Amino acid sequence: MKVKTMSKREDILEAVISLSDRCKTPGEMTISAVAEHAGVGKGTVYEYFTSKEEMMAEAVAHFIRTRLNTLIEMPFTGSFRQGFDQLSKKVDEIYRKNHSFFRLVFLTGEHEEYVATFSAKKAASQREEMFQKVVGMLFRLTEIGKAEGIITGNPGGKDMMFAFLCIASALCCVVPQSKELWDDKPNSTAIDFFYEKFVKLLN
Amino acid sequence: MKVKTMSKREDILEAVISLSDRCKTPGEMTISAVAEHAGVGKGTVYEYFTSKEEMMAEAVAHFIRTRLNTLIEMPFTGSFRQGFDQLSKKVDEIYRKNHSFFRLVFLTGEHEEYVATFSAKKAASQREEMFQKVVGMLFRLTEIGKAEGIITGNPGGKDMMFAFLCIASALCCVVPQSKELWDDKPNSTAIDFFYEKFVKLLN
Amino acid sequence: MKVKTMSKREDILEAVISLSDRCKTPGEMTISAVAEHAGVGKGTVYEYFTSKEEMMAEAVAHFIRTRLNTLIEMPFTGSFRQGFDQLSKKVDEIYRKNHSFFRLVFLTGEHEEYVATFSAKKAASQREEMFQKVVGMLFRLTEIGKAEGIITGNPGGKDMMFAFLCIASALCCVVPQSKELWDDKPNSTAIDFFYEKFVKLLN
Amino acid sequence: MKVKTMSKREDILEAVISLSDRCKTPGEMTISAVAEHAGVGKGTVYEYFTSKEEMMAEAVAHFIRTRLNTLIEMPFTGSFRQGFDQLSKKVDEIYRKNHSFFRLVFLTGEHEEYVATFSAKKAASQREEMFQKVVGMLFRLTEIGKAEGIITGNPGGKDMMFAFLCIASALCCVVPQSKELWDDKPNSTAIDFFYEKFVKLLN
DNA sequence: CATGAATGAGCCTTCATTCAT
DNA sequence: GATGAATGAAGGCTCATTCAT
Repeated sequence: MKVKTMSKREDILEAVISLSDRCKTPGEMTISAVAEHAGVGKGTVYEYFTSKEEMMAEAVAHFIRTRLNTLIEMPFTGSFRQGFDQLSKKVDEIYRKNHSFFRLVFLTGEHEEYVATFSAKKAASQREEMFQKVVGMLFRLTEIGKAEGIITGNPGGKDMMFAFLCIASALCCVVPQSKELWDDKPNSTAIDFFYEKFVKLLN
Repeated sequence: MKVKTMSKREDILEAVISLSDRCKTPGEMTISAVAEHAGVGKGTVYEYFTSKEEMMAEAVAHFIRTRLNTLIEMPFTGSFRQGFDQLSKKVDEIYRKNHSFFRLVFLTGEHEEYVATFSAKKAASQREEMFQKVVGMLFRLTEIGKAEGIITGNPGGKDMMFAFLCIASALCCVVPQSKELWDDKPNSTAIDFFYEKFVKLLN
Repeated sequence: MKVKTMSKREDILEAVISLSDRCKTPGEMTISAVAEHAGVGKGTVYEYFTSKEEMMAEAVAHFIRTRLNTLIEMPFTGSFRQGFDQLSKKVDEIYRKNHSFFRLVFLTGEHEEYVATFSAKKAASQREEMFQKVVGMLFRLTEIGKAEGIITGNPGGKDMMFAFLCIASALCCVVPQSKELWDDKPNSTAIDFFYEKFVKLLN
Repeated sequence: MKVKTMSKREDILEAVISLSDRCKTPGEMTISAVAEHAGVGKGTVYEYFTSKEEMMAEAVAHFIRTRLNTLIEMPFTGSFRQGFDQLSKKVDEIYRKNHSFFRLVFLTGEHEEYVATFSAKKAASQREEMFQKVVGMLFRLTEIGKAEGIITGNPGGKDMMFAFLCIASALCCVVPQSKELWDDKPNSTAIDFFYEKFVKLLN
């Protein structure tokens, strides 16, 4: 594909992400809907992507680039607890806005199936890179916890990732489902609960 | 829907579950394929379900009834660690055999969307019931841990559920993805790692 | 494909043949048009043929079976000249009614390209069989010519086929083009001209 | 249409002819492919032709001008038989190189349909002119035959054209089809066979 | 003049659903 | 009750054509 002004390409990718939350099933995301949402003609989609499948794979990559990077590059300026809240809120926010896509990209391996058809190698290295960046972000947060004396152990990358995944997963389970299961008390308590677990897992 | 001999109905539901893993995308599971796999005519599917959507919802319910009950009713006869291993293996096994459906039912809230269109109330009560049963199962396991002195705290239902979800999520993240991220050492180590976290979360 | 009542299948094939003359280019013959012309739903076409290409190939076979057999089985009861006129008229008639398809099947090798994609072997044996049958028909006519003393030589299968092809080709060249080139006198003269050549080629 | 440097225009027409043999179906010849093959932009095609249809019609005219003229202007310097062989070889050569287009132009009336939509009058006069030229060429050949005593009759334009068409048609039928039908002996015999018929038709 | 990005009509094909048997 | 032939809406994709640069 030739290099063109990227604006339309991005419009399309954003439309995919945006639509993925309006659609119950992936099958509902049609090229027509994507094109209309992006404000371009149906044929234009095929100027930028050779197939729907490639478009989906590129959307995943775009999502990671644009959404998850804001998570990864998160600056932690305050306390450990504030950092945790920031992180949780960010995950929650991304999740709420893009839960279908978030699940697609982050929680499950499903995006593999999309991406794999396009470029397996690219996908693998992308995930590896992703992992390193998330660990780096968690490391910065953990350092604050250590400085504050909250984290007394010496968690490795795997420990931090596991702790993060637990919180992220739990958030993703809590959000879509009616909250009653987890919470008899106001919602903020859920964060306290998760915070407590988070600390525990890092020690 | 009229009451009929259940055999064909179940054949159809089992065909749905069985096919869900052979299909990368939900769109690949057609009524034709389901009917053929179930050994019935296409029209027969509509004798038991009013639409594909209802069929999917019923298949989710069927999956929970048949697959997850073997998880819930798991008898823990050995040690706490043995019980944990049993549990992990069961989750892993169910996941491996039915990962598409498992994810649909257990990890994500997506089945909501299927079920909701059919019977929101039924779905909510079903999940509540499910929650109670899982907690009950975890309680039995935890009691063993207490008896062995491994669990010294007094975890509530939420704690146990959270711990379980973390392990389940982690297993589901690990399985489909290449294991290198989590494991530099042989695979059994992953279980040890998860076990350690599990104990920590329950204390 | 399962065996079904053949009426719809034939309706579709006849629609293809019928449409081929209304369409300038093969590309104009759409499944929609065929289905509508045959009085069936678009989807029904795919109950009988797996693709447009297969449908075309089957239409060629159907054309040969139904149209050309009336040529081949032509009974020659009168004189040699009457037989020749019968034959010419039949060719002309088939050509006029189905010139696109006729050209496709009989004159050019183009139908190969359709058929080949479907079943090359079938196509080859079909042509061989066709050749034998046409020669047989010409043999019957030639015998009359010999009895009448018009044919004095002893033409072989190749000679007869060549003579026939020349007349057929010429007819097909004359018909679609404005007749002035060949005829300054009334049209019947063209037949006389062709008859004279036909006799010459068989002697 | 404005008058422009003809080079690009010709490039496009040559691209059409060249592509017509690479494409099984006319549908495969796209404007994109033509433009690329001609080394021009897609939009440029529309600078020279108002539509695809006009382009095709012009390509036919171009084909006649460039390819068939070499046939028509053929110099016969040797014997009658040598002249016949030259002619046959040329027809065969043109046919082999451009069989799709040749069939389009020469054998069938199909180019009418292309041309008619563009300019019926032009097409008719073109064919008339063509006819005269071919007859002229055949006349030159026939004269040689007469001088050699091979042609003893006095064939008119129609006779010569018919004889030529028979040979041309036969060649076009033989070439694409497996040769066995016509030939049990080596291929050169086919030419002998055609020669014999040619002589017969001219006498 | 020349270009190619953008477009949308329209193609082939699939599949959930219906209904006569 | 069970079936599967028939259907048409809708999807992915192509490509002739336009038009701003």
